[in-house]
Amino acid sequence: MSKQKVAPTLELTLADAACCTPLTEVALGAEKARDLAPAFKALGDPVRLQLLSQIATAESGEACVCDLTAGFELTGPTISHHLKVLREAGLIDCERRGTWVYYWIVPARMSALAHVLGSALAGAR
Amino acid sequence: MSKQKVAPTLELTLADAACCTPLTEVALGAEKARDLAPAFKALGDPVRLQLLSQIATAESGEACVCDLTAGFELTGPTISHHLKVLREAGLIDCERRGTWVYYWIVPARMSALAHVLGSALAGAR
DNA sequence: CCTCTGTTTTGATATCTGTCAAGATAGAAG
DNA sequence: CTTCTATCTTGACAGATATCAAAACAGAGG
Repeated sequence: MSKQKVAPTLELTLADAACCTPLTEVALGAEKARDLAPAFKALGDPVRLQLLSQIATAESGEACVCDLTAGFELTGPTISHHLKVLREAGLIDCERRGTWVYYWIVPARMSALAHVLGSALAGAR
Repeated sequence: MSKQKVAPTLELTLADAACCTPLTEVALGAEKARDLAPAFKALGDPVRLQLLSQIATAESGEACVCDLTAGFELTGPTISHHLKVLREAGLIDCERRGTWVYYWIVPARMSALAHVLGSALAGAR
């Protein structure tokens, strides 16, 4: 029917790719899509979006689980589950320090997502 | 087909919010999270990520379903389903012109998502 | 040792999701 | 009108997901 111009997957790297990057006018390859989709999926829940935002906007750059749990009317295990999903998506990481566990953003992963949106936005006009 | 008109009282102004925007050091509210999470969720599938990317990078700014279907080993109904999910998430819109149906990106919606990632990235420093 | 608190894991359940086959719909072209 | 092609909708089903209660785990402080 119509031509399907296949696009070679482009190797784009670096953490700052989100902002002011030259546009790649090439569609996402299957492999990259399989890598990034789970991360977007992890953001596809209102609770997790807020959790991520609260972690990102914490003054020290990291947030304790007890602080995060306080903002929701959900049980501890449920919050813990959502944090695990975000962590397995590579969006956050954590460390136990004494009694408390602290979470922080993984900027490289975030910027990879931002870059995809930026490219789509750039391509859209 | 096109159901959404104008975004009601959204503060962020237009399509450039993704790039070099002053950071909002405030965590996402529940209402905004409930609005945006479904859009991220729609991106949380490899097939839909590629569909969106192919639409965005189409040279005319829009893509015909027949072109999109050709790139996957999936049935027509399945592709149609994914396009519907993207459309209901506000990320794309479509129009029938004669025999074919064309899809294009909704930049305002895309930039709203990009803005969230950008803020989180800025907050994480 | 024990207990207390903060966090995660396990188990159960109701709901949601991706996929395809089959049927429906909308134009185009006889 | 009738047929053909492109696209969407419906129905069905295996697999995934969000949530909570209960149990387990990890340190802190007796």
